[in-house]
Amino acid sequence: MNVSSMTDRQRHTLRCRSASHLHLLGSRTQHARSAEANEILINEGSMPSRVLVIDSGWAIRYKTLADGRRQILDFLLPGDMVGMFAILFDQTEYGVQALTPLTVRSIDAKHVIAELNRSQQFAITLNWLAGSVEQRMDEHLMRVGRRSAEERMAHLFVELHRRLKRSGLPDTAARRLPITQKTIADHLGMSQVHANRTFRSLVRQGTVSLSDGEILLLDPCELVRLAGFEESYLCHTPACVNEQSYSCA
Amino acid sequence: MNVSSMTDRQRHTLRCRSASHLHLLGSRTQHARSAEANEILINEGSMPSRVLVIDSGWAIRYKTLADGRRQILDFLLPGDMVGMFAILFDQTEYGVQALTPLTVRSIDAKHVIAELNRSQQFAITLNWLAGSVEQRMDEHLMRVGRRSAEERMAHLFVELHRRLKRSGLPDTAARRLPITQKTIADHLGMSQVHANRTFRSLVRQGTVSLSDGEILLLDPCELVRLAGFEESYLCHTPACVNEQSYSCA
DNA sequence: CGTATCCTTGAGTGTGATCAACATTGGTGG
DNA sequence: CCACCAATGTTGATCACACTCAAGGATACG
Repeated sequence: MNVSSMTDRQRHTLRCRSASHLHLLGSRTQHARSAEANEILINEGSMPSRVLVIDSGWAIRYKTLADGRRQILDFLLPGDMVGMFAILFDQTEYGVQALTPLTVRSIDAKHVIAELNRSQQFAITLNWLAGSVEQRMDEHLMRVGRRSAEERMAHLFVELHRRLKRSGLPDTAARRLPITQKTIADHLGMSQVHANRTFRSLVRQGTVSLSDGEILLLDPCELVRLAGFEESYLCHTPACVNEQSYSCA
Repeated sequence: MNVSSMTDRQRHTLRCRSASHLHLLGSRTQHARSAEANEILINEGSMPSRVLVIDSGWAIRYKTLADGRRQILDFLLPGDMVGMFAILFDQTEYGVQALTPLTVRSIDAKHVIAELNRSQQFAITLNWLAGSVEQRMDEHLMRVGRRSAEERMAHLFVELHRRLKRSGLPDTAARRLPITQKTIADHLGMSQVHANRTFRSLVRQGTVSLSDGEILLLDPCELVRLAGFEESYLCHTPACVNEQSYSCA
């Protein structure tokens, strides 16, 4: 009954549940589509109408100021869900844009809300999802607020590497990041020029390289060291609700 | 039931629900206590064991790096709940510390989880709560990543003013912020010295002042202008929409 | 009182922004 | 095939914002 008494398998079950649950939901109501790079999937300030699940490709969640300054809040990788919490409000405060060509499943908000009302398990799983997003956003805030430029960039690279591997990619594929330096800059809160200089510095240290317009992570261990990377915030695979109270379906 | 077809009253109901629901829950299982200023309520890295609801006073949610750099992730004001999403994991990645003397109700995690399993409505309401926290954290990230020091500080002051008023304080009380400049600095990602200089600049412009160790907001409308403050991210309730006190157009 | 905490200010330094120029690549159309 | 353009990356020069270090002042508290 103790929270910490969960087995690894139970944790894994929980981890996969939100995606699979939505997948089941989607089998009835999904609307699959593809999008081109740079295509806007959700407009800032628009009315929330659907939840998206990324099947393949990369996207970003961002906000912009009136004068054009942009902050990339989060990267969206295959398996990630976006727009879930916005559907309970009448305005989506952020935009979502494709970084690469991607495929996405979209589920109408009313189906999601219906499912939320129907399935206890779904509602609980979404709370777990909210927690894991919160952990990542907290860590990013720490990155932007209190780390140096080099720490920030190394830290981001390690996090993306981890997330890609967990989404099922083999290590070699997970070391390739299809993002531009302007994109990195808008995520880390620095100018594109400074992002380039910081990146060059990492290249000189042999930890990363640029190839075919993609970033390659050459030495993830060294990046971990440079970033002062703490694993725990991403290791929420150990989600720790006891299975009994959780599997109340 | 489409989200957009919700009436204002339904939204207002939703807004109040999470607090009142926990209040009911608390009536059976709550453990009220008080804490002194600077007292640690939740340790970084500790096992989540309870959810806190602030009754009075201010607290912060924060993370620290190994070398002592601290990032204040969020301010916790009366009515705010903290630790909710952490109970689904086996480690609380952040700490919580009182800024002022405060009173807090604490509810054992197992009661919250039991309620989560029992009440469909509670689980849904928490998703709404997750969304509103997400909106505030997104806006803060934008603040730290893409705004100038003066914009950041003015923006924070306006947000705190709004939140205090919505928590039920009259306008005059909501203009008093019991925080030190070091605290502001750790929230906005700047040094204490620079926070002081930025604050002095705001004082010179007549928008704020310092009195009895508390910050006074003298001209919220001017702060809104300086910050380029967009109302919408906090206006997820009809109550806020109808507030005319800031019609400084 | 003495100590601690917070605020304030100056001086010097450095990180990172801005402006500008140019290289490289890929795509488009003549 | 080439001219052109757009997007991205690279680098230098200059400057501003923000950091660190340092010292002093105000206030509260035991």
